[in-house]
Amino acid sequence: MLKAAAHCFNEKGYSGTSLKDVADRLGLTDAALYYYVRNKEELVYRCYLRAADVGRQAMQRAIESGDSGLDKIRRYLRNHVEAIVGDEGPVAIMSEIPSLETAHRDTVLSLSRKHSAAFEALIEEGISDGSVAAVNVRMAGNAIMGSVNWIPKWFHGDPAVADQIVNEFPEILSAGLKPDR
Amino acid sequence: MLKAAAHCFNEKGYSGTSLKDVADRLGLTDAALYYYVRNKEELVYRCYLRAADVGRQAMQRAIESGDSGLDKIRRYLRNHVEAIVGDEGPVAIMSEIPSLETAHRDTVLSLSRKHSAAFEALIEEGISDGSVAAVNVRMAGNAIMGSVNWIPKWFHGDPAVADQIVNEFPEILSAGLKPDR
DNA sequence: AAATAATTTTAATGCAGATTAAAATAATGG
DNA sequence: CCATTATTTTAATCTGCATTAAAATTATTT
Repeated sequence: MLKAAAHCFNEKGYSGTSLKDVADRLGLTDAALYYYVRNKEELVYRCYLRAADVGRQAMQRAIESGDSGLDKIRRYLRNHVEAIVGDEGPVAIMSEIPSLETAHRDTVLSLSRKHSAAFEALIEEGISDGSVAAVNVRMAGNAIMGSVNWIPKWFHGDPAVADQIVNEFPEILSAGLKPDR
Repeated sequence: MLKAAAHCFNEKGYSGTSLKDVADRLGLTDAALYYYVRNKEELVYRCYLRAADVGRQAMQRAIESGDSGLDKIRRYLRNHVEAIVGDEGPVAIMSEIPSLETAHRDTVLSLSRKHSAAFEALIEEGISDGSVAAVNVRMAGNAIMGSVNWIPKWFHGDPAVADQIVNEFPEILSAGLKPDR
């Protein structure tokens, strides 16, 4: 259900998708969705929670298996885009956090900030160990994460394109961080 | 009006913003907006047209003034982000093209593809003149443009941050394109 | 200052879509 | 099989907002 919803939300936005849109993708009636979620807002909320978790897992595995900061960054990027364009996808773009009700918004914002912080920490680790140039950490983080976040806007499931994304993105996005230029 | 609308759309999405939201920002009544646009859809449409034009201008000036492919890419990026975070902003994120009515959608999609093609042409020019590495042009283009498109999601008008974006983004985003690594 | 045009508001109208309650169907366990 | 629980549907209701028409206001022109 969360994948069906993510697909719709990514395409037409939160308010732009009706529960019927989501239900249709599942071969159900809109009213049936209320068996699983209290309301529409909770549906987006859970999509966002899943999106955050997908990112968190990608990050965690990278931290566990990588060596240098740059290597961890590359691994994280590969893990994350792999999830986004692979079987885990579609993953919801967290583009309408302001539309969430307060408690949910706070939770999602907290997870989102935690993820950004973790990514920035990798950049800093890279700067410390010499694998990354002395960039503006915050800006580099925003630049790279923006690129990842935007993928669902133009990726529509073509497996050949998915391969290119997985193979090219980590390198393209991390290349700008390399020192010695 | 288009700036007020862009602000709202970027924050809450197309369907998520009511005409009253936009009107409030202008100190007007929602009904007053109908003096300027036929309906809400035309409002987004014109926001998207403006967004496309801002990008087009940034591109055009870069092509006219730059020398190598990489130089033109850098100039374009600077021009565009400068517009997005500067007085031209906020510029609407073209994230809900599917919600436009057919004719408008076709127009916007055409402009959008033209812009992507122009950017990819710069990359190819750079590869030809040796200023850019032999990257996957399509993927590099998507990666970089995604990063730019995402800016309005996290930039909220702080002038200090605007400066950082203008000064750092062009370099961060184009650094990955440099040859010889 | 009258006359005309430009803009905005007030006050409906109408509908799409979220939500709900009750009924119907399907699945599961004893 | 029966009983119970899980899932889905049907059929209303309710509401927020887009949209409209007419009236009111403001600006411009002559």
